[in-house]
Amino acid sequence: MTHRNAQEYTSEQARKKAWLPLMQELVRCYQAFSRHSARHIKSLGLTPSQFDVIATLGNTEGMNFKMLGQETLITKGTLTGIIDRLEAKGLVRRVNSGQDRRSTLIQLTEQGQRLFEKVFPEHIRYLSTSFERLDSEQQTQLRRLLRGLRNHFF
Amino acid sequence: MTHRNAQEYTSEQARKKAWLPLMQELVRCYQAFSRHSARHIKSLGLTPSQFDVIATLGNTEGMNFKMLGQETLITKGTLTGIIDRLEAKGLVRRVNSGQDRRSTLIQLTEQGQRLFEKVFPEHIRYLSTSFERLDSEQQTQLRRLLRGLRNHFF
DNA sequence: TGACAATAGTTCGTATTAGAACTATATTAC
DNA sequence: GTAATATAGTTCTAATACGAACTATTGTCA
Repeated sequence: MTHRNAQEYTSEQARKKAWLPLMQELVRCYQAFSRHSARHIKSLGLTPSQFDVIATLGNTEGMNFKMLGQETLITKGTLTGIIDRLEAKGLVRRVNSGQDRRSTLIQLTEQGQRLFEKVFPEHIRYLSTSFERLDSEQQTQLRRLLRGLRNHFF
Repeated sequence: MTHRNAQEYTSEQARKKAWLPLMQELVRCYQAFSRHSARHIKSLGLTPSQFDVIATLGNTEGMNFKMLGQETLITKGTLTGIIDRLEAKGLVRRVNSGQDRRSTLIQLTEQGQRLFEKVFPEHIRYLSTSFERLDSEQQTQLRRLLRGLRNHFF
Protein backbone atom coordinates (compact mmCIF):
# COMPACT_ATOMS: atom_id res chain seq x y z
CA MET A 1 0.00 0.00 0.00
CA THR A 2 3.01 2.23 -0.15
CA HIS A 3 3.01 2.68 -3.89
CA ARG A 4 6.40 3.86 -4.84
CA ASN A 5 4.94 4.81 -8.17
CA ALA A 6 2.71 7.33 -6.51
CA GLN A 7 5.19 10.16 -6.65
CA GLU A 8 6.06 9.66 -10.27
CA TYR A 9 2.47 9.29 -11.25
CA THR A 10 1.73 12.55 -9.51
CA SER A 11 4.13 14.66 -11.46
CA GLU A 12 3.74 12.89 -14.74
CA GLN A 13 0.06 12.41 -15.19
CA ALA A 14 -1.98 14.53 -12.88
CA ARG A 15 -0.81 17.43 -10.83
CA LYS A 16 -4.06 17.14 -8.95
CA LYS A 17 -3.22 13.87 -7.22
CA ALA A 18 -1.53 15.67 -4.37
CA TRP A 19 -3.19 13.33 -1.92
CA LEU A 20 -0.94 10.42 -2.79
CA PRO A 21 1.80 11.40 -0.33
CA LEU A 22 -0.89 11.72 2.30
CA MET A 23 -2.02 8.18 1.62
CA GLN A 24 1.54 6.92 1.90
CA GLU A 25 2.04 8.75 5.14
CA LEU A 26 -1.17 7.33 6.59
CA VAL A 27 0.04 3.83 5.83
CA ARG A 28 3.54 4.44 7.13
CA CYS A 29 2.40 6.13 10.30
CA TYR A 30 -0.04 3.36 11.09
CA GLN A 31 2.55 0.70 10.39
CA ALA A 32 5.09 2.43 12.58
CA PHE A 33 2.56 2.70 15.38
CA SER A 34 1.43 -0.85 14.92
CA ARG A 35 4.92 -2.32 15.05
CA HIS A 36 5.94 -0.13 17.94
CA SER A 37 2.91 -1.26 19.89
CA ALA A 38 3.35 -4.90 18.91
CA ARG A 39 6.91 -4.94 20.16
CA HIS A 40 5.78 -4.18 23.68
CA ILE A 41 2.73 -6.44 23.57
CA LYS A 42 4.82 -9.38 22.48
CA SER A 43 7.12 -8.83 25.42
CA LEU A 44 4.05 -9.33 27.61
CA GLY A 45 3.45 -12.76 26.05
CA LEU A 46 0.42 -11.77 24.00
CA THR A 47 -0.31 -11.13 20.35
CA PRO A 48 -1.73 -7.73 19.39
CA SER A 49 -5.15 -9.23 18.75
CA GLN A 50 -5.14 -11.07 22.04
CA PHE A 51 -4.18 -7.90 23.87
CA ASP A 52 -6.93 -6.04 22.06
CA VAL A 53 -9.51 -8.54 23.25
CA ILE A 54 -8.23 -8.48 26.82
CA ALA A 55 -8.24 -4.68 26.83
CA THR A 56 -11.76 -4.57 25.44
CA LEU A 57 -13.09 -7.10 27.91
CA GLY A 58 -11.50 -5.43 30.93
CA ASN A 59 -13.88 -3.64 33.31
CA THR A 60 -16.81 -5.38 31.65
CA GLU A 61 -19.30 -8.06 32.57
CA GLY A 62 -18.43 -9.78 29.31
CA MET A 63 -19.44 -9.45 25.71
CA ASN A 64 -20.76 -11.69 22.97
CA PHE A 65 -18.89 -12.24 19.71
CA LYS A 66 -20.89 -9.68 17.82
CA MET A 67 -20.15 -6.82 20.18
CA LEU A 68 -16.56 -7.88 20.70
CA GLY A 69 -16.10 -7.91 16.96
CA GLN A 70 -17.55 -4.43 16.61
CA GLU A 71 -15.29 -3.04 19.31
CA THR A 72 -12.09 -4.65 18.13
CA LEU A 73 -12.79 -4.57 14.36
CA ILE A 74 -12.00 -8.27 14.19
CA THR A 75 -14.29 -10.39 12.07
CA LYS A 76 -16.17 -13.17 13.78
CA GLY A 77 -14.40 -15.99 11.98
CA THR A 78 -11.07 -14.70 13.18
CA LEU A 79 -12.40 -14.03 16.65
CA THR A 80 -13.31 -17.67 17.16
CA GLY A 81 -9.67 -18.69 16.92
CA ILE A 82 -8.44 -15.85 19.08
CA ILE A 83 -10.92 -16.68 21.83
CA ASP A 84 -9.98 -20.36 21.52
CA ARG A 85 -6.37 -19.55 22.26
CA LEU A 86 -7.17 -17.11 25.06
CA GLU A 87 -9.42 -19.73 26.58
CA ALA A 88 -6.64 -22.30 26.33
CA LYS A 89 -4.42 -19.86 28.20
CA GLY A 90 -7.05 -19.57 30.90
CA LEU A 91 -7.55 -15.85 30.34
CA VAL A 92 -11.17 -15.83 29.15
CA ARG A 93 -14.13 -18.19 29.33
CA ARG A 94 -17.22 -18.81 27.22
CA VAL A 95 -20.48 -18.64 29.13
CA ASN A 96 -23.97 -19.40 27.88
CA SER A 97 -25.71 -16.09 27.79
CA GLY A 98 -29.15 -16.37 29.28
CA GLN A 99 -31.74 -15.52 26.68
CA ASP A 100 -30.51 -16.29 23.21
CA ARG A 101 -29.08 -19.76 23.08
CA ARG A 102 -27.17 -18.90 19.93
CA SER A 103 -25.19 -16.26 21.74
CA THR A 104 -22.08 -16.80 23.84
CA LEU A 105 -20.82 -14.44 26.51
CA ILE A 106 -17.08 -14.08 26.70
CA GLN A 107 -15.60 -12.79 29.93
CA LEU A 108 -12.24 -12.48 31.58
CA THR A 109 -11.35 -15.14 34.11
CA GLU A 110 -9.80 -14.08 37.40
CA GLN A 111 -6.42 -14.69 35.85
CA GLY A 112 -7.44 -12.67 32.81
CA GLN A 113 -8.60 -9.84 35.03
CA ARG A 114 -5.29 -9.81 36.88
CA LEU A 115 -3.42 -9.77 33.59
CA PHE A 116 -5.57 -6.92 32.33
CA GLU A 117 -4.91 -4.85 35.43
CA LYS A 118 -1.20 -5.41 35.04
CA VAL A 119 -0.60 -5.02 31.30
CA PHE A 120 -3.14 -2.44 30.25
CA PRO A 121 -1.70 0.45 32.29
CA GLU A 122 1.79 -0.70 31.38
CA HIS A 123 1.02 -0.57 27.72
CA ILE A 124 -0.63 2.81 27.99
CA ARG A 125 2.44 4.10 29.72
CA TYR A 126 4.63 2.60 27.03
CA LEU A 127 2.68 4.35 24.27
CA SER A 128 2.48 7.64 26.16
CA THR A 129 6.05 8.50 25.49
CA SER A 130 5.31 8.60 21.78
CA PHE A 131 1.91 10.22 21.66
CA GLU A 132 2.64 12.86 24.25
CA ARG A 133 5.35 14.32 22.11
CA LEU A 134 2.56 15.95 20.16
CA ASP A 135 1.20 18.90 22.05
CA SER A 136 -2.44 19.05 22.98
CA GLU A 137 -3.45 21.15 20.02
CA GLN A 138 -1.70 18.93 17.52
CA GLN A 139 -3.39 15.89 19.01
CA THR A 140 -6.80 17.46 18.71
CA GLN A 141 -6.19 18.59 15.21
CA LEU A 142 -4.81 15.29 14.03
CA ARG A 143 -7.72 13.46 15.52
CA ARG A 144 -10.19 15.77 13.84
CA LEU A 145 -8.54 15.44 10.44
CA LEU A 146 -8.38 11.65 10.69
CA ARG A 147 -12.00 11.57 11.68
CA GLY A 148 -12.88 13.68 8.68
CA LEU A 149 -10.92 11.47 6.32
CA ARG A 150 -12.42 8.30 7.76
CA ASN A 151 -15.91 9.53 7.06
CA HIS A 152 -15.07 9.61 3.38
CA PHE A 153 -14.35 5.89 3.15
CA PHE A 154 -17.81 4.52 2.56
CA MET B 1 -6.07 -1.99 19.08
CA THR B 2 -9.26 -0.04 19.57
CA HIS B 3 -9.29 -0.25 23.33
CA ARG B 4 -12.79 0.46 24.44
CA ASN B 5 -11.38 0.94 27.90
CA ALA B 6 -9.38 3.88 26.73
CA GLN B 7 -12.10 6.43 27.32
CA GLU B 8 -12.91 5.25 30.79
CA TYR B 9 -9.30 5.04 31.73
CA THR B 10 -8.85 8.58 30.58
CA SER B 11 -11.41 10.10 32.85
CA GLU B 12 -10.87 7.80 35.79
CA GLN B 13 -7.16 7.60 36.22
CA ALA B 14 -5.32 10.22 34.33
CA ARG B 15 -6.72 13.34 32.82
CA LYS B 16 -3.49 13.62 30.92
CA LYS B 17 -4.09 10.64 28.64
CA ALA B 18 -5.94 12.76 26.13
CA TRP B 19 -4.10 11.05 23.31
CA LEU B 20 -6.07 7.83 23.63
CA PRO B 21 -8.90 8.99 21.38
CA LEU B 22 -6.27 10.00 18.86
CA MET B 23 -4.80 6.52 18.92
CA GLN B 24 -8.23 5.01 18.40
CA GLU B 25 -8.92 7.33 15.53
CA LEU B 26 -5.61 6.49 13.88
CA VAL B 27 -6.49 2.81 14.00
CA ARG B 28 -10.03 3.30 12.79
CA CYS B 29 -9.07 5.63 9.99
CA TYR B 30 -6.40 3.28 8.74
CA GLN B 31 -8.72 0.30 8.94
CA ALA B 32 -11.42 2.14 7.08
CA PHE B 33 -8.97 3.12 4.38
CA SER B 34 -7.50 -0.32 4.22
CA ARG B 35 -10.82 -2.06 3.81
CA HIS B 36 -12.10 0.50 1.36
CA SER B 37 -9.00 0.01 -0.74
CA ALA B 38 -9.08 -3.76 -0.42
CA ARG B 39 -12.64 -3.93 -1.66
CA HIS B 40 -11.63 -2.48 -4.99
CA ILE B 41 -8.39 -4.42 -5.27
CA LYS B 42 -10.18 -7.69 -4.71
CA SER B 43 -12.57 -6.86 -7.51
CA LEU B 44 -9.49 -6.69 -9.73
CA GLY B 45 -8.56 -10.26 -8.80
CA LEU B 46 -5.61 -9.35 -6.60
CA THR B 47 -4.90 -9.28 -2.88
CA PRO B 48 -3.75 -5.99 -1.34
CA SER B 49 -0.20 -7.27 -0.97
CA GLN B 50 -0.11 -8.51 -4.53
CA PHE B 51 -1.37 -5.17 -5.77
CA ASP B 52 1.21 -3.42 -3.69
CA VAL B 53 3.99 -5.43 -5.27
CA ILE B 54 2.66 -4.87 -8.79
CA ALA B 55 2.32 -1.14 -8.12
CA THR B 56 5.85 -0.95 -6.75
CA LEU B 57 7.35 -2.90 -9.61
CA GLY B 58 5.58 -0.87 -12.30
CA ASN B 59 7.76 1.48 -14.34
CA THR B 60 10.86 -0.23 -13.02
CA GLU B 61 13.56 -2.50 -14.38
CA GLY B 62 12.89 -4.81 -11.46
CA MET B 63 13.94 -5.01 -7.86
CA ASN B 64 15.49 -7.56 -5.55
CA PHE B 65 13.73 -8.84 -2.44
CA LYS B 66 15.52 -6.47 -0.14
CA MET B 67 14.50 -3.33 -1.97
CA LEU B 68 11.00 -4.58 -2.66
CA GLY B 69 10.61 -5.30 1.02
CA GLN B 70 11.75 -1.82 1.95
CA GLU B 71 9.34 -0.20 -0.45
CA THR B 72 6.31 -2.27 0.45
CA LEU B 73 7.05 -2.76 4.15
CA ILE B 74 6.62 -6.50 3.68
CA THR B 75 9.16 -8.74 5.40
CA LYS B 76 11.23 -11.02 3.23
CA GLY B 77 9.73 -14.25 4.50
CA THR B 78 6.28 -13.06 3.55
CA LEU B 79 7.49 -11.70 0.26
CA THR B 80 8.68 -15.10 -0.89
CA GLY B 81 5.15 -16.46 -0.80
CA ILE B 82 3.63 -13.40 -2.45
CA ILE B 83 6.14 -13.54 -5.28
CA ASP B 84 5.52 -17.29 -5.63
CA ARG B 85 1.84 -16.68 -6.23
CA LEU B 86 2.38 -13.73 -8.55
CA GLU B 87 4.83 -15.85 -10.50
CA ALA B 88 2.28 -18.65 -10.70
CA LYS B 89 -0.17 -16.13 -12.11
CA GLY B 90 2.38 -15.15 -14.72
CA LEU B 91 2.57 -11.55 -13.52
CA VAL B 92 6.18 -11.41 -12.34
CA ARG B 93 9.34 -13.43 -12.92
CA ARG B 94 12.50 -14.13 -10.96
CA VAL B 95 15.70 -13.35 -12.82
CA ASN B 96 19.25 -14.01 -11.71
CA SER B 97 20.68 -10.60 -11.05
CA GLY B 98 24.11 -10.32 -12.60
CA GLN B 99 26.67 -9.71 -9.89
CA ASP B 100 25.56 -11.17 -6.61
CA ARG B 101 24.42 -14.74 -7.06
CA ARG B 102 22.51 -14.61 -3.79
CA SER B 103 20.30 -11.87 -5.13
CA THR B 104 17.22 -12.32 -7.30
CA LEU B 105 15.73 -9.67 -9.52
CA ILE B 106 11.96 -9.60 -9.64
CA GLN B 107 10.33 -7.92 -12.58
CA LEU B 108 6.92 -7.63 -14.16
CA THR B 109 6.22 -9.87 -17.12
CA GLU B 110 4.53 -8.41 -20.18
CA GLN B 111 1.24 -9.57 -18.74
CA GLY B 112 2.13 -8.02 -15.40
CA GLN B 113 3.02 -4.77 -17.11
CA ARG B 114 -0.32 -4.71 -18.93
CA LEU B 115 -2.14 -5.40 -15.70
CA PHE B 116 -0.22 -2.62 -13.95
CA GLU B 117 -1.10 -0.14 -16.66
CA LYS B 118 -4.72 -1.06 -16.37
CA VAL B 119 -5.31 -1.39 -12.64
CA PHE B 120 -3.00 1.19 -11.13
CA PRO B 121 -4.72 4.25 -12.64
CA GLU B 122 -8.08 2.65 -11.96
CA HIS B 123 -7.27 2.21 -8.31
CA ILE B 124 -5.92 5.72 -7.99
CA ARG B 125 -9.13 7.03 -9.48
CA TYR B 126 -11.12 4.89 -7.10
CA LEU B 127 -9.32 6.29 -4.08
CA SER B 128 -9.44 9.87 -5.36
CA THR B 129 -13.07 10.26 -4.58
CA SER B 130 -12.31 9.79 -0.90
CA PHE B 131 -9.07 11.67 -0.48
CA GLU B 132 -10.06 14.63 -2.58
CA ARG B 133 -12.86 15.47 -0.22
CA LEU B 134 -10.22 16.96 2.01
CA ASP B 135 -9.14 20.32 0.66
CA SER B 136 -5.55 20.94 -0.20
CA GLU B 137 -4.72 22.58 3.09
CA GLN B 138 -6.25 19.81 5.15
CA GLN B 139 -4.29 17.25 3.17
CA THR B 140 -1.04 19.04 3.77
CA GLN B 141 -1.71 19.49 7.42
CA LEU B 142 -2.78 15.91 7.99
CA ARG B 143 0.28 14.65 6.22
CA ARG B 144 2.54 16.85 8.29
CA LEU B 145 0.95 15.78 11.56
CA LEU B 146 1.14 12.10 10.65
CA ARG B 147 4.75 12.52 9.71
CA GLY B 148 5.45 14.15 13.03
CA LEU B 149 3.73 11.40 14.95
CA ARG B 150 5.48 8.68 12.98
CA ASN B 151 8.86 10.07 13.92
CA HIS B 152 8.04 9.43 17.56
CA PHE B 153 7.68 5.68 17.14
CA PHE B 154 11.25 4.52 17.52
C1' DT C 1 -48.43 -22.93 13.33
C1' DG C 2 -45.40 -23.70 9.84
C1' DA C 3 -42.43 -22.26 6.00
C1' DC C 4 -38.86 -18.82 5.57
C1' DA C 5 -35.78 -15.36 6.47
C1' DA C 6 -32.41 -13.51 9.82
C1' DT C 7 -28.83 -14.03 13.30
C1' DA C 8 -24.79 -16.09 16.35
C1' DG C 9 -20.88 -18.84 16.19
C1' DT C 10 -18.08 -22.32 14.04
C1' DT C 11 -15.58 -24.33 10.30
C1' DC C 12 -13.05 -24.15 6.14
C1' DG C 13 -9.93 -22.46 2.29
C1' DT C 14 -6.64 -19.21 0.83
C1' DA C 15 -3.41 -15.62 1.72
C1' DT C 16 -0.82 -12.81 4.74
C1' DT C 17 2.20 -11.78 8.60
C1' DA C 18 6.36 -11.82 11.71
C1' DG C 19 10.27 -13.94 13.05
C1' DA C 20 13.53 -17.74 13.65
C1' DA C 21 16.28 -21.24 11.56
C1' DC C 22 18.51 -22.69 7.36
C1' DT C 23 21.25 -22.62 2.80
C1' DA C 24 24.09 -20.47 -0.39
C1' DT C 25 27.00 -16.89 -1.50
C1' DA C 26 29.85 -12.84 -0.57
C1' DT C 27 32.78 -9.96 2.38
C1' DT C 28 36.03 -9.08 6.02
C1' DA C 29 39.89 -9.80 8.88
C1' DC C 30 44.02 -11.68 9.97
C1' DG D 1 44.13 -17.48 1.47
C1' DT D 2 41.18 -19.11 4.83
C1' DA D 3 38.26 -18.68 8.96
C1' DA D 4 34.72 -15.74 10.75
C1' DT D 5 31.09 -12.92 9.67
C1' DA D 6 27.46 -10.84 7.08
C1' DT D 7 23.91 -10.91 3.62
C1' DA D 8 19.98 -12.70 0.20
C1' DG D 9 16.32 -15.75 -0.17
C1' DT D 10 13.83 -19.79 1.33
C1' DT D 11 11.52 -22.63 4.61
C1' DC D 12 9.04 -23.32 8.71
C1' DT D 13 5.74 -22.42 12.60
C1' DA D 14 2.10 -20.06 14.91
C1' DA D 15 -1.35 -16.64 14.56
C1' DT D 16 -4.13 -13.56 12.06
C1' DA D 17 -7.38 -12.16 8.46
C1' DC D 18 -11.37 -12.34 5.34
C1' DG D 19 -15.24 -14.31 3.37
C1' DA D 20 -18.17 -18.16 2.20
C1' DA D 21 -20.52 -22.14 3.67
C1' DC D 22 -22.53 -24.50 7.54
C1' DT D 23 -25.27 -25.46 12.02
C1' DA D 24 -28.24 -24.12 15.51
C1' DT D 25 -31.47 -21.04 17.10
C1' DT D 26 -34.66 -17.22 16.83
C1' DG D 27 -37.84 -14.03 14.57
C1' DT D 28 -41.48 -13.08 10.96
C1' DC D 29 -45.44 -13.40 8.64
C1' DA D 30 -49.33 -15.24 6.46
